[in-house]
Amino acid sequence: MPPIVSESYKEKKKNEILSSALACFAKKGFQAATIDDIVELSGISKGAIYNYFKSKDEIYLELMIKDTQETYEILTKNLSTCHCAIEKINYLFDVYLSVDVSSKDWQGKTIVHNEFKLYAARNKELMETLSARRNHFFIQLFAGIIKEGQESGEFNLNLNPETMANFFWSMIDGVFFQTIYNDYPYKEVLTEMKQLFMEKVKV
Amino acid sequence: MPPIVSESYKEKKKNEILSSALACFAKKGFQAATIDDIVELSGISKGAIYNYFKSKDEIYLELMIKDTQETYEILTKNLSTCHCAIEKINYLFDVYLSVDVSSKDWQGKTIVHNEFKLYAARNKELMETLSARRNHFFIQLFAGIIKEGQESGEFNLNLNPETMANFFWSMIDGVFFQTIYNDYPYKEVLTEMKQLFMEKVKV
Amino acid sequence: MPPIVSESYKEKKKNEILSSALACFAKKGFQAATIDDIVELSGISKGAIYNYFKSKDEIYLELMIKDTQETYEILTKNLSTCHCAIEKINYLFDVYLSVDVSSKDWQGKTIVHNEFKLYAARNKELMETLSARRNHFFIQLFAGIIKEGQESGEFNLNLNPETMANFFWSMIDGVFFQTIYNDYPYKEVLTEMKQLFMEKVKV
Amino acid sequence: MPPIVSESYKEKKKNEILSSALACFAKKGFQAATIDDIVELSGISKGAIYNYFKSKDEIYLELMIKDTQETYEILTKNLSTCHCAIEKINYLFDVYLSVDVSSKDWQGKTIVHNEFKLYAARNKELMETLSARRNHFFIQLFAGIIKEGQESGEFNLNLNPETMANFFWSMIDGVFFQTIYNDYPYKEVLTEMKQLFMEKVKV
DNA sequence: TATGAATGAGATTTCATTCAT
DNA sequence: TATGAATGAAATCTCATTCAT
Repeated sequence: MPPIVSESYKEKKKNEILSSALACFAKKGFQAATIDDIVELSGISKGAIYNYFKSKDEIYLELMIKDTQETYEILTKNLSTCHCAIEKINYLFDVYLSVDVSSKDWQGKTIVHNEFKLYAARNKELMETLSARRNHFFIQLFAGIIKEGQESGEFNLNLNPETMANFFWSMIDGVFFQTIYNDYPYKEVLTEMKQLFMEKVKV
Repeated sequence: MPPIVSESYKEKKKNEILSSALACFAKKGFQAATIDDIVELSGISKGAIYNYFKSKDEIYLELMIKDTQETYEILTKNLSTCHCAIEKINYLFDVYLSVDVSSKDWQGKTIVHNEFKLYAARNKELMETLSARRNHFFIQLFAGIIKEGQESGEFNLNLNPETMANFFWSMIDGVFFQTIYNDYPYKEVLTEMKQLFMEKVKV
Repeated sequence: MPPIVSESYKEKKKNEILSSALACFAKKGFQAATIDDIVELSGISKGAIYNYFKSKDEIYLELMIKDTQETYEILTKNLSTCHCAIEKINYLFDVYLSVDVSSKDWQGKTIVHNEFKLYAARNKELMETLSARRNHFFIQLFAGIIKEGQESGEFNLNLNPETMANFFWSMIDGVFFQTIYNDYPYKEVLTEMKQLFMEKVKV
Repeated sequence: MPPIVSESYKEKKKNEILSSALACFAKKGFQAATIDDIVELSGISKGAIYNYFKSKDEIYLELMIKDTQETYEILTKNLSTCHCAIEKINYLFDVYLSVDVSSKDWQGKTIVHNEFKLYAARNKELMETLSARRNHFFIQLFAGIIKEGQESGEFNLNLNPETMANFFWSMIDGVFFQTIYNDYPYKEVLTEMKQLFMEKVKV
């Protein structure tokens, strides 16, 4: 028997669930948000949700994977239009500098993402997946830029590309985590970091 | 009539509960760990736990406050033996460089602490408490060192002490958060940061 | 898509829960009876009960409202077949005279109802609901009969209908409350009351 | 070993506990009030309370017995100063007519008393005790007055003294129970009852 | 596929009572 | 006697997941 509904229909439905789930998780937190919350927000029945996802955990996981993917795609797409390594690093900092960290939406999302990482930290398998993805997508992406800069003569040859990549993402993650605090001078700190980092990498 | 048990007895009991709770939270996470877990680990009855703490949330909060306090006391005590601002910054980096991030104990604790911050982030009142404490204890501590260095002529006068303090703790938090990932080159990154930061602050 | 189950199915289920709850409350008292008791007696799961009622209090309240309604409907229906006010008063006394106060069922019900009233007496909102219902249903019903009798020339015009209504229901409630005592001469007392009351109201 | 404290000391202590307990029960209800509430209000330790009373139930029971006793003593004492049966009945109605039913204190007490009766209604032994006390104290007291009036020629000889006694207390209990309702015209109803009753008993 | 009623394990919290001091 | 810390059974309510329709 052929499928009754098309693949694209299913994909659309899944995305509806995911986006509602993200909103719920952002609002209440992953553990506090309930399937019923998602049902209410999405207007999709509980049974249907379980047709698309095996469990609440799975919704969570897929959400994160999707988000990583999207972020990665946006970054690589935009990076490809840069003409040199310096410009690329510049662009990356500017992406994060231009975020509106005060929006409820963004704050909720940041919290969920970090919540998920901590949640995953207690699950060996999940953590391996996340570590691999982090390395594959983000570390390599940044390390590649460093290497590119070294080859083009823009950057100091003494730099270890992987270490610098970890340096960069640690700073970014550190800064965004702090945005949960009231009055965190987000822009000042990140600007300082940018300046420092640029000086460091340039020959 | 004298009290049935001494204050120190009660203090001891409270600490027993807190340390068991920390172990449970570290193992399973705050939201996932149950009062029954704490009962089992501590050997203290459920009722007794509720005699000492009004709720699970309160246990959590007290735990964090205590930890902040202890960390702060250790840091200030040791910093007071340093002879100049540079030595102080050096000391702070070295404290974090010497942590054994691979120990189960330490990992658990890091996760719990971060979990708690995210949990608190959804609670206005709690967040205000946390923000105030962070500022009072950690930001001021570090900003004070910067100012000291500026007065002694060790540090660049252009630095904004508060921004640099936020810079420092953002890096530290960022680095420690990444330790949840497998193969995170913790020492390399932190060493690089130290070097960079020291260059930046010195005249 | 049609609803999964019909409204009448849900109504039936709710009634099943309510009647089991009434039996449990009658047996042990509202505060002493537990949700688990209701689960056991009804064979309906705890979760299902909470799908139909938000709380134990709500079950209680609905039970009372339903009972008032039913009593009211029976009374009004039968009263409508009476040909004069005297006959109506007669009928009301006879309704209560014909009750089998010795039946376990009836005793349990009486106790629960009174328990509930006392419970409600400590809750402003609940009490207002109950007071309003008492006035709307029972006081007005009886006062209406008095007025009818006054208009038809059967009853003394000096009577205050509302006071007489309160008089009547105070007696009825007083008598039924006493049935909890062993050897309470229920029929004798009520018969005496009826005679006295009839003499009083007639011209 | 002789007792360390005198009987009168113990009696005083017991009364302290009982009066605090009554206040607590009146405020929250017997089932809702906790031993800790009594501890707090009385300033007497939990252990001490259990030295004087075997259980919360026992406190309750003793309270009711004491109250009945006191009421009975006041009534008999005052009745003994009346010169005839009519005056006695008059006095009894007036006692209840002069109650300030709007006082929080009195309302609480009424609720507790009725709560207790309903609670006792589920306990065969307790109910037998209560029934016997009711009959011994209150029914006989009132029936005695009726008999006295019949002998003195004041009252109708057709009256059954016990039935009239039950009639009287049913009305009184009925009226007081209704005082839980907002806007219950307590005085009007009771005045009407008094008038009716007096007419009925007189020759 | 979609629905949502049903399930029941499990979570937090309360509180009468005991008992070592 | 007096104290109040300790106990732990038991209560209410939640919610991820299942499954008949």
